[in-house]
Amino acid sequence: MLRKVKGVRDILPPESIKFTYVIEKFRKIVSRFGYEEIITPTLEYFELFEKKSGVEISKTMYVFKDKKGLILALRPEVTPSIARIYINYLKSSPLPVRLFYVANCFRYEEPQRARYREFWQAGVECIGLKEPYGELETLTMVDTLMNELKIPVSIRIGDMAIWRSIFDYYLIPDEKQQLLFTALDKGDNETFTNLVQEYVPPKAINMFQRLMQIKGSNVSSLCAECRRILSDYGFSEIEGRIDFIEELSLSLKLSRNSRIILDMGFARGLAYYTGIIFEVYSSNLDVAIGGGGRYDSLIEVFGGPPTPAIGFAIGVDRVSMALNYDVKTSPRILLVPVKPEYISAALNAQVILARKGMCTELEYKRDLRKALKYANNRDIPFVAIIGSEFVSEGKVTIKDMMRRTQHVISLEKIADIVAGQGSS
RNA sequence: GCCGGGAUCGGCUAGUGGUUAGGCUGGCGGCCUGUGGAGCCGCCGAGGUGGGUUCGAAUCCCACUCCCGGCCCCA
Repeated sequence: MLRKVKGVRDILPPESIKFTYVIEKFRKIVSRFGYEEIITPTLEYFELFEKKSGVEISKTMYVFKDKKGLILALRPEVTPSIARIYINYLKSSPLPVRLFYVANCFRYEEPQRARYREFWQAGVECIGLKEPYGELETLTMVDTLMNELKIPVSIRIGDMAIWRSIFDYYLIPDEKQQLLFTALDKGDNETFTNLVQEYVPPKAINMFQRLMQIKGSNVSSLCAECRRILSDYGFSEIEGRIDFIEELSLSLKLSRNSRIILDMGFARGLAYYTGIIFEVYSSNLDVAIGGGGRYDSLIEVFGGPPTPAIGFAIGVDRVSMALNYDVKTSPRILLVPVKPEYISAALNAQVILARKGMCTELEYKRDLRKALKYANNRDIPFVAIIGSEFVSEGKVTIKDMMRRTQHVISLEKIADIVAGQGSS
């Protein structure tokens, strides 16, 4: 038995059909918002991801030396590659630069439900669009895409900026802040408190506890609660940030299938986020099917000009798992020459139909009886029988396998019969 | 990295130390000349890998590999 590497998958039909369906919908939607596709390398230098992707990701990277001894990594995500590309080639492009990608990514973790070592991300990066326009655009695209895919979602929104500005106020160093975010994200209150008490008075810890419990869908009342907490502890200058979040959620015109969950106790593993962060959840999968956020300092940290940026990605694997319907494909027609001497005639018919955009399959070997059985078995909805009448008059017998009816018609009219008879 | 449960024809499975490893489904061919879902017949096709115990292993033991699920984290 030829074995497969752990955590990677062979994706066969019909799974692969759903997979590419999700990708095609993604391409279509983000293109409509002005995004253009970019292709980035699977391999990058390890150091590209090392610094700003965060400890969790760098622990789980595929890292190795090439024959020259260079330390390389298989990409665990693509945002750093795009930041690199922006700095190298696109610095003087008019802003914003809107890019999207569909890429396989790799993380060395223990495989489990909806989590693989090789997985596909479809994402966008919007470089050069400031708050709140990038947020509005990005969240609108997420909503539009999920609505198009008919997946009801809740979008969990958090904000790194509030926490960062409070932590900065208390002069907590960057590395410690990162640890705090990790603890916050895990809901590990003990670690969080232990880490933070070295820098802040007990009173502030109390405020943190209250703040991180703010969670729910009634954004306005939650924001009011946040403002109350902040002013109680003398952080009134940060209330403007709460106003921003409230305005953002009010300006978003999401479809009926999407809802917002505000969660102040939410952080993300990626170390480069600076502002709004979000994760997308579907009720039929208990893991995030997408996520993103604002990263206004990444490009500068990488040596580029200070440039605001925001992006998101969906997990193609997970989104196609969340699709609870079968993807329709174009109805196929099996072309059956009744005798071997009609094969070339059938081939002609196939070319004519292909030029009309129809999907056909040519039967070379089976006799008519076998071919009909085969069509049944494969759920091919139509069979076109090609015999003498095709050669003499250009007519075929088209059989509707479901209705068990058949008509002798000219090839030109097949489209009328087949139209609207999609199969799954 | 840790913790559970698994692995027999392509798919589903039977088999608890001696079987030509059985069945169902499938694929291919036939009964059957240009008309399908039935039936009958034939053929194809298997114990993850490597060790060990034994006269003898799918079966017992060990290790590894991979799968499924959980912790953790995320897409």
